[in-house]
Amino acid sequence: MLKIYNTLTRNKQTFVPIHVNKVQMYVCGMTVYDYCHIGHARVMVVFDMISRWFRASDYEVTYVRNITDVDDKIIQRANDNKESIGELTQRFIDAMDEDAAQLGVIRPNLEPRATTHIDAMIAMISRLIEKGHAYAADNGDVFYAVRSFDGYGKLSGKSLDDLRAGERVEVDSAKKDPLDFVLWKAVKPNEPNWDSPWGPGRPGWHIECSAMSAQHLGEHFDIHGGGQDLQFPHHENEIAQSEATHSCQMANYWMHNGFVRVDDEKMSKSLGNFFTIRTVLETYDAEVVRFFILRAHYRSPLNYSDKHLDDAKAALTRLYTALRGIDANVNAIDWNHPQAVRFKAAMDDDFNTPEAMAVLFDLAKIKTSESLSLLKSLGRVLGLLQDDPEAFLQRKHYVMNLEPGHYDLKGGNLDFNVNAGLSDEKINTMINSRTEAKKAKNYEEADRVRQELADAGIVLEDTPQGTTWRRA
RNA sequence: GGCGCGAUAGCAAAGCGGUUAUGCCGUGGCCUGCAAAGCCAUUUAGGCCGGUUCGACUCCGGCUCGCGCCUCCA
Repeated sequence: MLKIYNTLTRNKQTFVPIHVNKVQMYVCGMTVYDYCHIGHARVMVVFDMISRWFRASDYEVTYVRNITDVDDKIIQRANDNKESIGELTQRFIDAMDEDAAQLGVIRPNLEPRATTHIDAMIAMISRLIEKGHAYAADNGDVFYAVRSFDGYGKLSGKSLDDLRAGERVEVDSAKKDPLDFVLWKAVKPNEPNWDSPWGPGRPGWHIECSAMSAQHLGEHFDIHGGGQDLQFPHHENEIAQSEATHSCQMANYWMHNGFVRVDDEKMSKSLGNFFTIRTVLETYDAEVVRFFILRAHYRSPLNYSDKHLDDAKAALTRLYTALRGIDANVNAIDWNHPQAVRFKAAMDDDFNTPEAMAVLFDLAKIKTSESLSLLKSLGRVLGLLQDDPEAFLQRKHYVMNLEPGHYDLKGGNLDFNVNAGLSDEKINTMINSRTEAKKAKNYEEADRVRQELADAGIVLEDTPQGTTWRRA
């Protein structure tokens, strides 16, 4: 029995799908005007893990993750760059796809874009006006009348009377109530626009998710997810739009992943304390980053630092080391195996990946061919451990980067190596010379070679089958 | 001001009213020409104050501290 923490009820609830054995899931994706950062990586990886677990549990999953390809920041950035918003957004969609692929994120079933759903949004806004939930202002903007919807605030636990609209932002005078939010923005100079009954303009942010989720999943669907920061106002507004339009509940379960933090502060664009995925991947293996993300529960805050990634790398290395040199095939999982039972119980408990990972380490310790095969199979459920162990262990995890603040030499357990870029050929040549020295009992020379390689970040391991190596 | 979340060993991070979480790091040992890996052993817990209970890290209350949302943000 799968239980999910539902933000709407603030409780863990047994998951009951609307349609037997099917899951419809809508997740708010990215606004594509820049490279994705680690916070975005967390959303992608977390909901990828969730969709994988549903599939492993024999659900037929329809996973929709939208792309916001028109908004203020996109328009501004495109104007700054003197290019069209289409050129700008396509470039960053491509970058996002690359980042996601590296992180082992399976593509969602559908990735609808706002700009190709303008008609559906206009239709929805029209219905909201007809039903008395929205109004067109004199300036051509259309607003949602927040107080026309009884349930406003039910997701975020806010009360309209307690919200302090305009305390930090100037209130738009065209609004009847300061808390009303925009559904349609009248065109301004140098902005892309579409025709509408209210004149040329473009959609507000929230309406795209209401329109696209209804079009692709229906008016009532199972799960709606996204980052915690979208809970209010974005998701609250989506509910107001969708439920007022359709007169039925929008989503049964609302899921929100926790923030990535830096020095105990939220990682965000506005604070400027973010690390892009591609920057991090210059230093750390993508699977290490995925492992790092899944090592914490998805609702908990996740502190980002090089030290934590080093720790994740060491832990993942242990699992790959266990898988080394054996035929661990990915087989159909025997869900009656005691460790598989534990794993399933953990995942069924609101996707408790830290507990599920503890099972992985226990399997690595048991170290029978059966347990290692199960380790690899369960790893696949999490999108981990599918690489060839030697390939993982010999990959260049580190590159030279001694810029201040980039690497904590005191906290890290691994030092940077200037010569980490030794070629495989060079390494093998040195290993061969050491082997010769060993044969001649010239241990002094053998140890000299070992030390030289160690200084370059290469660890040698003598086994009955010969000498193998890995990168520290 | 309103609303919400959290506080676990050196670091990270879970479950659980009584029985080893797990990983990294540290220490001792086995193994090894020396190592590495692995294995065995081992040191470090549950913010503070009360309450409930035979028994609380786990439930309840208060306090302190940290964080988040109330504005675009994953």
